[in-house]
Amino acid sequence: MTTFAELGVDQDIVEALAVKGIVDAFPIQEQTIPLGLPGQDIIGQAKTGTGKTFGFGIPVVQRLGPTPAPGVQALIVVPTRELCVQVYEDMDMLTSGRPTSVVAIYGGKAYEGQIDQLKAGAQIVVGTPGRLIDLNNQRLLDLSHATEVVLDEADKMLDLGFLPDIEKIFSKVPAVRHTQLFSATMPGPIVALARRFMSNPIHIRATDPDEGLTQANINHLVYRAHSLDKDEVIARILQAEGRGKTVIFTRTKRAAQRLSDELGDRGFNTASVHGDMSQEARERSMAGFKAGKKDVLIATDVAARGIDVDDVTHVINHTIPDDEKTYLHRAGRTGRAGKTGIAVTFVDWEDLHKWALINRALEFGQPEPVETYSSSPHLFSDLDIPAGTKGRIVTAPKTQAVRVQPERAADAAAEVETNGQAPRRRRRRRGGDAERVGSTFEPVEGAGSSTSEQNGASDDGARSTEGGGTHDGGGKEHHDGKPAPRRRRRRRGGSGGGSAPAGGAAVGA
DNA sequence: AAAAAAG
Repeated sequence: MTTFAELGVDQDIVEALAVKGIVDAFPIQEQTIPLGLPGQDIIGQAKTGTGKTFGFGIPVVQRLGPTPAPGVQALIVVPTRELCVQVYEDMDMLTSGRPTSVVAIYGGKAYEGQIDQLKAGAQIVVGTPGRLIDLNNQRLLDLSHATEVVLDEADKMLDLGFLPDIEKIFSKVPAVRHTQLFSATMPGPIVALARRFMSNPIHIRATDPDEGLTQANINHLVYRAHSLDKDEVIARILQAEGRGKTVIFTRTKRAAQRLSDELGDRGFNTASVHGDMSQEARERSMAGFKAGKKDVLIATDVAARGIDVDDVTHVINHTIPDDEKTYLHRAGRTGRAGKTGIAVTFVDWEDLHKWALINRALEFGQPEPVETYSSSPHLFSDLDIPAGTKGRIVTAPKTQAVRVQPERAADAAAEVETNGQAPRRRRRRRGGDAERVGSTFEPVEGAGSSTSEQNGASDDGARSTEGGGTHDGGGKEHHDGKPAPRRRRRRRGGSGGGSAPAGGAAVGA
């Protein structure tokens, strides 16, 4: 481990980091900070949650000097408003020991405060493309002296949706400048495109060549969902022992809102964030989730990239993402800064081809998603990562799934309605729902063991598969009829284990 | 095709 001081980081920044408990530099920081400080153009690539922001942020702050003159000298461009706020906060922290000031420029907010801060002489601007261009057009944001330029989530900023804006922004900053592009994912064609905006960039990949493509601290579970059953399965995951915060991703804004309402009705402490919400509501959701007042965040891909929240133990893909890059970024909301996490993905029938693509691209070596049943919640409470399976697929444990008894499901639902805050609306077709929960399932015998064998057979032997199947196969207390959660119930700390009968056969790739 | 990003 290298300390920041050893990398040439100024004392005031070292102290600002120390206040946050950050002492040792991560590999991407060790590699990019010494290059960024003297002004080397960098394409920085490192897995999710491994410290990229400070990798570019520290050199930006130091290159402006200890007491910079007023005026925008650094520009950091990000793809979403929430990430803008987060990166702003990081940069504000880094500059807390010096007069350098930072401003966040993004849409959905009043212009006034942002303009005031620019007029007051902010030196570092963190912004989203639309508002940056807007203020630049209004001659309220002068970018002609921004000699430090960063694209965070660079591959996203350079994709078709953003590229015209980015080209516009690059046309407004000095031709002679220091340019840094960072992301966890950098496809070859994007790297080639990126070079147009850089001079002699060096491409840093802070990854162990022996590692897979996925983040080692995250385990992955993939299931083919019974669509009528998905809400129920997700509700069961949310009752897993040892669960900390959870982020659930949907494909559309409408689905995010519906699921948020549904899980809220079931008594979970939910927040949501998507583009149909007011910016105020979006920020309230994020703040509540970060602070722990809410422990379930339902989001579109607006939250897929960059968002850093402590103690997210589960990521759930309610709908499978479109490609492997989005998969990595979504899953990367957990397993950050060395912590462990689990990513559960549901694949609808019509999306099986998407799974095939992701499976191949990420080298999971999982031929078919496993069937899922809401009656087997223990499938989803595995936070322990068995040796030899890091960052790989983990499949169902060899336990027998048990069907939810309709009457008990109804009891659980009734309990939700009678405790604490009333649901926003009554569940529809209460009895019918409960009936359906029981009747949707196919026979479940061997749900665990057969899938494990199936997956084991897919192992090509390249990776060790030891360490799986170490669990008790019991966990009867979780098999069915577990009451719906009470409001404010907290499940904190620990990494699975305990009463969670998690575990399972691990599959190499 | 969806989501994001100005209003």
